[in-house]
Amino acid sequence: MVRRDGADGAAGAARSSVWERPEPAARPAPSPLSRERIVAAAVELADADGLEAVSLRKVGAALDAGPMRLYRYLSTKEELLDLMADAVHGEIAAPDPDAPDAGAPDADPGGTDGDWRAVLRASAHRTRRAALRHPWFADLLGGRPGLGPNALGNREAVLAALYGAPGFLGIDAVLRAVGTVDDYLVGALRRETAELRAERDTGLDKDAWRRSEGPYLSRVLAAGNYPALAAAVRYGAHTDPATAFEAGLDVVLDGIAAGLAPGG
Amino acid sequence: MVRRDGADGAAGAARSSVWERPEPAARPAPSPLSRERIVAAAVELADADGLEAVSLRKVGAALDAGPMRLYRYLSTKEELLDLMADAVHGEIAAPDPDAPDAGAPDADPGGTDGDWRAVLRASAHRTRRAALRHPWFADLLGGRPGLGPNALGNREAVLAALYGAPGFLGIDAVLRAVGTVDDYLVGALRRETAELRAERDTGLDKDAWRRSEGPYLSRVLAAGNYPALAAAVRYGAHTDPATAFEAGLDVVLDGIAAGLAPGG
DNA sequence: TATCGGTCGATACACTGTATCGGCCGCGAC
DNA sequence: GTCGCGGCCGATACAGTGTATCGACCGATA
Repeated sequence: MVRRDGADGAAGAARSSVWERPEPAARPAPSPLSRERIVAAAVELADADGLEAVSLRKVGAALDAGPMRLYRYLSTKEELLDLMADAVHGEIAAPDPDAPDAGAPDADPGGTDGDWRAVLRASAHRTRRAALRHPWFADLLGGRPGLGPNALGNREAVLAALYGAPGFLGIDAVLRAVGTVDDYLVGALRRETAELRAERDTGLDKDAWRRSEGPYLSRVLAAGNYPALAAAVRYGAHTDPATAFEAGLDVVLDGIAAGLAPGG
Repeated sequence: MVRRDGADGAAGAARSSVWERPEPAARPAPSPLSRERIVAAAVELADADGLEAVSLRKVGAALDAGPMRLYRYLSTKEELLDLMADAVHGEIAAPDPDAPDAGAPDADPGGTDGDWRAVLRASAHRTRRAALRHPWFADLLGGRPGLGPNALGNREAVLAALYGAPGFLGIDAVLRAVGTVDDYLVGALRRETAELRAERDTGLDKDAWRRSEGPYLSRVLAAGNYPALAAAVRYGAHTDPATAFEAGLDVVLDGIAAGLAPGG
């Protein structure tokens, strides 16, 4: 067991995390490798063929390197996944090119009543767009605590924006609001990208999916054991994912508003 | 794992004498295997050592069978995971022994609103308790669409209960409410069990975790780059997971109520 | 009794993450 | 220039994974 902690190795049990272990200095010539390049290659692989296609061998091969070479920059595959997740958090932080500008969280003009709503909504939408760009991201989201600099930075930006928003009486209210939105976000994105992937895997379009999984569902519902479910499928409005997401988000935001405005 | 003496190796002079002819296998029972037993073994394994400890070999070994034997009952490992998830959904459906009756309407004596709130709240709590019993469950929850009989049954029960509740004007309102609660549930449980696992893995108790991951966080916060975050950690009330879950759930339920109240 | 269909599980294969270690290469000292 | 050395690299190895293949067996049937 060779630990490459470097200088900051404290007492034996305290393993330092990727986030503060410095990237090893770039070797002069034969080293076109860096954490950033590794993560980029891994992200590309995951985007193309899913998270399960990310193996140290394949990532290494994409960089003309053997799998062992990566262990200079990571000490475990889990760290690679953490870095990938934080890379996406970095995209979330950056102003989003392919979307209407809903307002940056750090730019808080500090005026109208609905500010906190706009902040939370914009953050949620940016996260959703990133999750749709990288369908594997949602699977990583709740899996382990996100402690990378970009994740922390996003959290910081939202918190800072909400501290100043009118109507919020204290830290605890802010934390509760952010936490609830976050939990909703994780669940909703996970479900949405899971459905998206199921469609993409079984066939290519939604019709193919309906032909593959649909018959089973139809048979089950036709059997009559789930009348309420059958009614939901038959008579429910099948809203598209974007508006469904928005609707759920509105529910959560309404709930926050109800909690902090006793008088209405 | 049962070694039959004569069978392996010498193929030629096999049936010479009764004495060394292997006991005719005399399998203890015609079929000591069943999907239910397989799933039970897998669940036990996952409860003990986590989801990643569930391998077809280990599950088979727990049942005195080789890995290939299981393929009579499953056609893929993913199916096993689906079955495991649905088994937990079965626990959720059953009335819960080790918990106070959370379905009692005394939580919300208001009257008109009370019914659906109690239904959703009870369902959420049963799910949470199951997720805490099986810390791997939340990782499976949003991962792929839950189409097993128990999952469908639970959905059916909730839908049926809500259709009759006062205040809900139509199917779409019910679906939106259930969907939002579900998404929150998935995210909240995933986060909670992830934290729980992180604590359990790094050490045994929460103090050990704080000593292992805490220093990193402390150092990062002390650097001053995240003042809002630091303030949250320092001055925020660190509520226990159960009441935090309840608080988030209340936010969502309040949002639902706000959405369907005609008075706005 | 001979045949047959279904089942079992040993073996094999491609692949995973990671430990080990011998050799190579460039750098510093003389 | 020459030597020694320390660190990096990656070949090799290992234990483990999910699953395909297939020979051999079992019980039932003609």
